[in-house]
Amino acid sequence: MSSPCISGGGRTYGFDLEIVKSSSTSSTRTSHTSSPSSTLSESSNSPLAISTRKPRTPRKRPNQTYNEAAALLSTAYPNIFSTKHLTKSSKVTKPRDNSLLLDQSSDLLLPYRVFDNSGFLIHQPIQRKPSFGNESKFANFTDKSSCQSSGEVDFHGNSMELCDGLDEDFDAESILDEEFEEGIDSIMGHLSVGNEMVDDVPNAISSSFGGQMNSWYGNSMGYNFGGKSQYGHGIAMRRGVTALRHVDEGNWWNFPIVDMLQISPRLATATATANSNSGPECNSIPKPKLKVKSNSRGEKKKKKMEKVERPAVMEEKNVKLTEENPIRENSISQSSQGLILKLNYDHVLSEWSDRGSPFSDESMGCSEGNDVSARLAQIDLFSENGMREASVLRYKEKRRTRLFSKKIRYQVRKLNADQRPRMKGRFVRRPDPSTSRDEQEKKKKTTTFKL
DNA sequence: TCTATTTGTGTGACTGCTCCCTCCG
DNA sequence: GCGGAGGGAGCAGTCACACAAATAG
Repeated sequence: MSSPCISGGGRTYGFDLEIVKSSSTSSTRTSHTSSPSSTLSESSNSPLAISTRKPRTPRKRPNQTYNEAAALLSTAYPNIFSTKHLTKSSKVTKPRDNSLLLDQSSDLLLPYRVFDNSGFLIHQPIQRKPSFGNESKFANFTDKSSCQSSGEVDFHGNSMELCDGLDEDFDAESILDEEFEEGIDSIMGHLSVGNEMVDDVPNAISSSFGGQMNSWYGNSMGYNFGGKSQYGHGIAMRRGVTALRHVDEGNWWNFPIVDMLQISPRLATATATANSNSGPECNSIPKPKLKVKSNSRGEKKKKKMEKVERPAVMEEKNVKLTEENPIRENSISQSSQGLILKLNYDHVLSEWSDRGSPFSDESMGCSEGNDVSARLAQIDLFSENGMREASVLRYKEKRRTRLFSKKIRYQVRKLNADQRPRMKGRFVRRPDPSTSRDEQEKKKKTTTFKL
């Protein structure tokens, strides 16, 4: 990529008009990016593309914002934010160019800042790189192990508060949807053992959770996945701070998910074989694309969350694949002996015929979901018919509980939207108290000036 | 000097509610 | 033409993520 830049003061600033040359050999960022930003250089195939992106403002150095604020506070309120009370730490890593730092703020660098007269500030040692950022979360998780789940969830009182965050972290339904997007069935699940499971911990959890949440909470705290982490709450570990992904409705715990890893040790090798036969058009189990925070190079791209209808499409796609390509299916099953979701559409329809419309809300009761769980528990999963029956059962249950209504993906955004002021249904700006004060002062000044 | 990592910045996605438009009987 | 149903537009604030600059080793 070659873009006209102005180099000055050790920095380079790009123009608004950015010329991007397409190069087949260079591994530029634009060649593999999936950024949602609306740069024309990404959408256009022409060798010369114009980027409409705004030029980036000069990036501040780490702690610069804090230092500037601290310096400002110490200047404005020397009694409160006196720098002489500050404890200097030798652990502070000074930047190479110390001249760029404010002299006053250099004393205010992290960590362990203590303000004598600032009771309203939180004294908190700031760790630039926590050793294991999920320890606290894991502590909460262990605390929540006493929470009820499955059909025993208490929706009143403190237990709800305790379990609430857990529900948000473990979005079983979303995991299910993602699995369907990827063509994965939780029964079949992308399973692996040993060190290979490090990357697949969340998925393994998705296989372990669901209908067996109670057993997980109660007994599996020491569960070792064979990887680096033995805690295993991979969804919560993906980010230190995540938005509250929440299932707005639907008894997601009723989804009959069977932990195949625990009940079927032979699946490990079968899964590896199935992965070797991976292909986009067959029913083999693809490697799950998890929503992983990308590194600086953007090698792990985010998996865009798609619409709610997508799982349904995937289901039908799976059914059609099995129905239209029996030869391929047989070849796969014979060659790999892997876990493949084989659905006979006619058989499913015949099984479903005595239940009426799958789209009716009449069958949405929890008792039926428990019934399915009970039936699943009775199925001999080691036999081929049992696997098939379990697959069919789960397919039916998933279809039965399919939500065609709007699905809240981020509960925190819903809460924010609910609390946001509106005017005729549209969001309006919150009244800024500082602005109102300024306006009041201006009004006062104008009135006094007039007088 | 080079590579890897950290971190600040920019931007699209998402959220609920109401109005307005289109379609159909 | 009228009325109901259905769906899209639009708003502000927040979050998640890609990107790039700065820093560490």
